[in-house]
Amino acid sequence: MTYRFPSLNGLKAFEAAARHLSFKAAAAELGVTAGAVSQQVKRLEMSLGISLFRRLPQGLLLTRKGAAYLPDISRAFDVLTDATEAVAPALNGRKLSIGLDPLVIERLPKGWPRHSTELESYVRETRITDDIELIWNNELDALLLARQTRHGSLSEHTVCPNGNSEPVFFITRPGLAECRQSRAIVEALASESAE
Amino acid sequence: MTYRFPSLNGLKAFEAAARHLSFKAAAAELGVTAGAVSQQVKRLEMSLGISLFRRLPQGLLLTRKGAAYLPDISRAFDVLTDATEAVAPALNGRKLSIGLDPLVIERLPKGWPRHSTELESYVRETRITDDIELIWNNELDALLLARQTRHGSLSEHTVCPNGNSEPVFFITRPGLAECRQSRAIVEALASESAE
DNA sequence: CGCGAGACTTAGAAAATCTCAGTCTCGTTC
DNA sequence: GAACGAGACTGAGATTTTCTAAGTCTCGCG
Repeated sequence: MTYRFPSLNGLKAFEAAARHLSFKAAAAELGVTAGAVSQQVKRLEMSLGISLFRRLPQGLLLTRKGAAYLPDISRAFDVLTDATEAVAPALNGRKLSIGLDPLVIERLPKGWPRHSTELESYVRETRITDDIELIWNNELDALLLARQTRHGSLSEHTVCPNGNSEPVFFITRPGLAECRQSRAIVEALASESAE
Repeated sequence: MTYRFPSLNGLKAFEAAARHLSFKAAAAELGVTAGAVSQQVKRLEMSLGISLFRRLPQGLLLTRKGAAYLPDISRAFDVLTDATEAVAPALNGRKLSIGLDPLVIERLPKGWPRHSTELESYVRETRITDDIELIWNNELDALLLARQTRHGSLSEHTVCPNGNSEPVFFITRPGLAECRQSRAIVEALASESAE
């Protein structure tokens, strides 16, 4: 079950360049320099042992093989993109679901976080629970616990709501620890005054 | 037309690990260490913001999202692999098609290269031509020219058939210059005695 | 004939990835 | 229930890959 694999970067460069028929335009789209695209495509061609482009001074032309290759590559990219979007919608703008330890609720303002208009754009739903498993199962993005807990490699953030000596613990998967949503929530927490 | 993209290395690690349900086994398949696979998968999970595996001391378990992700990733890999194999059959064992400049033929033994059993396993067909375009179009893998010629970034190898002061020029795409097939052909040429 | 556009090349910088060595957890064995 | 083994994790440093920057080349155009 071992795959023969061209490099993804090379394929990305190829796909973009083929669409634009220009390394320069492809480079702009990919956010790199034209030299990088040129190198990537050349590397890809070398690893495949075929020419994908005919380089003309006035631009690029796909060779027959290049033209034959392109549709499949685009399709594979679509599959990858769609699958990724389906399983993990872009974090950008995504709202988190948060579990609230019953013991934490008492230390927070009534109705938190829904009383805050700012947080509304970061929180999709809250649930009363302290079950850390729910994070591993992706059923929950974060958890606010009242006490330090054993957890594998989850990310933990300790916050002391303003004027309250009792800390709470903000738990997420590592990938979510540093996202804008998490930061906003932690900051909001830190500046909350306890009831 | 900008794609949201997880890293291919990460996906490869994920796919292999998911099949084996073991980082160690996946690492063996990929030819790297288990630590590398672990890091790749973790990076992927972080970039997606979800957990793909549940790590248990006795091994791995796919999360629901991981299990949902896997089939699409495998399919995309299949598409990539099949397309690549279709457009550029593995060089391994592939025979080259060679163009022979009419002027070169006179400098070579009659029937070259078919008179050599060794070369037979490297050469698929020969054609009488000196048209360098055929290489760019992938219709020819290599060209034996009688004279140095202007060519873009093609790879050129000068050979003097044994006992003959007239050189011939072996032209290929860069990617083919160093493959076993090309080396064998150049070596055979070098030790040919001219008629 | 000089210019501009776009692709190429090379060297060196920057980033991503890998290895290695050590740690941890949990089952298993005695 | 203490020692052991398997497998995963981590962090530091080495290695490899990729990118940038700057300069070159070719071609078409005025």
